[in-house]
Amino acid sequence: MTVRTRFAPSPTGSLHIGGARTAIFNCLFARHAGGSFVLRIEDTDQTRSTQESIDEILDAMEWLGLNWDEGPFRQSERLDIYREHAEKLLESGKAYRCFVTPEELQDRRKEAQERGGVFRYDRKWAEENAGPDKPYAIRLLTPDEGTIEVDDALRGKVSFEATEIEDFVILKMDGFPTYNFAVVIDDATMEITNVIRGDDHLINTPRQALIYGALSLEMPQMAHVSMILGPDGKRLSKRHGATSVTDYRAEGYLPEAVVNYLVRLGWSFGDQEIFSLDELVEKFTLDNVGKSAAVFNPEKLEWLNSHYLRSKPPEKIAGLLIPLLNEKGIHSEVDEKLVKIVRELTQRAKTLNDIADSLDYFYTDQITYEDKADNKFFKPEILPVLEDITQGLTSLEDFTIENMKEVFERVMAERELKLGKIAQPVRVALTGGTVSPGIFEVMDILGKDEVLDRLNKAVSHISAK
RNA sequence: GUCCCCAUCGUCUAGCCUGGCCCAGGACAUCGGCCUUUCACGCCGAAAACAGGGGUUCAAAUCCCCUUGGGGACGCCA
Repeated sequence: MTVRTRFAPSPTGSLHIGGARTAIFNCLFARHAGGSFVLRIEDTDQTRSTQESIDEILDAMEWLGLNWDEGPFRQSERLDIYREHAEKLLESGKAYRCFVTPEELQDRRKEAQERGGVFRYDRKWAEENAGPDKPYAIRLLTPDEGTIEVDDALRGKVSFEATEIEDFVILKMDGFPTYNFAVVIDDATMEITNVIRGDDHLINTPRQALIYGALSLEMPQMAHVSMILGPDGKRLSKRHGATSVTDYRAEGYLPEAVVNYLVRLGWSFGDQEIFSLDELVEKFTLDNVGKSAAVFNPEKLEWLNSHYLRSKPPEKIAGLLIPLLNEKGIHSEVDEKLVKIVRELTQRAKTLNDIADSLDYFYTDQITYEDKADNKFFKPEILPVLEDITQGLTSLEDFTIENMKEVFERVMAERELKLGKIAQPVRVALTGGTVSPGIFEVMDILGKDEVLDRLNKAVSHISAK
């Protein structure tokens, strides 16, 4: 039997980090086995599902490189199928109509809660409000005793008491299936063989097992991975900050880093930390997936991102930078200059945004000096040194790094100064600040004319003090 | 409250299934040092964990039980 996995997000928001990891696991599992990866949109909540969410989720999946083989299927377009199966259950007496309104249920639930108790649906209420044209939901008739055993690939056998499970709704009054029902029907009809999903669904599994049983369908192999937690140990949510794939993309993270980070949350392969997508496909198995919850650690993601920033070809990074630069009003293209800048800045950046935010001085013709730098390095006694440097550089025919170094060394020797004493003032003159790539690299990127221009401006600035 | 799951450095984890090689390995972060032209990168080093208690065994991080802690679920949400 060929392996078929699926990812089934509900379009009620963006693609969450946890959902993304589930998607990655399912995708890798399918690829590893040479099977298929199916995408299904669980949009049975008419009030909360939106097209924008669907678009954003698909976009995020593509960005991550999680290509699906089939779909996206939408549950809202499969209503007939669910209805048909529900009718079948009705006919065989394994399900029944329930006329109790959601409102009444809600009231009873509230009531019970106020009394400090727990609400339990009672089968005998089913006929309340019954009438010829009265709307009804369909509930599954569940066993009153015994245990329901579920086999989980990660956790082994998990058993539940039948008394814990009441007759639950499978088809809502609006004709839409409930989550548990739709999942079963879809997984069965789409011939899904392996389901990898969040821990929070483990509790749903016995219900689904009951549906599989009532319909004489075979349940796929289940694997419940633990949740991703925030730093406070609570389930990761919006109040922890960025939680969606889109957020990280906007912050300048690379998809390789996000995938690499997420997959290592719960899965491991010995001591290895860095994995390419191909490598993941080759190495991913459920054997190496852990079962305890994992805390999301932004610093490690940052580290991975800076790793990929450094190891990807600068030309590629430059290309990714263009939209960010345009947004800043710096109109650039992937030219030699940008690539050189990227090659340098990539060494000291954690995100694409970091790079975009620290290259202004390469593209302005009016640099402003930081006060601290101005006061510290632009002292009168540095004036002759800067003049020497300027003069030396002016006479250079070939403005190569090698030749620049010679000029600096000559001045260093003549004035008996260490490179540090000269490089910092020059850096301030060229960049306005004290932090930048190597000074010769900066000059190389700027070019002779610009370097001379900035040096001269610094000289007159100091003279005017 | 009931039910389910989980438990190794601050964090992600290796080791656990198939006890001894583990006074517990790697990575991020932290702290030192080296390199150095600033910031980084890189390199070297340090500190840092088997939740607690009972068993089983010659021997337990590894197997069993209890406690504790954490998470999740109790919807005509998914």
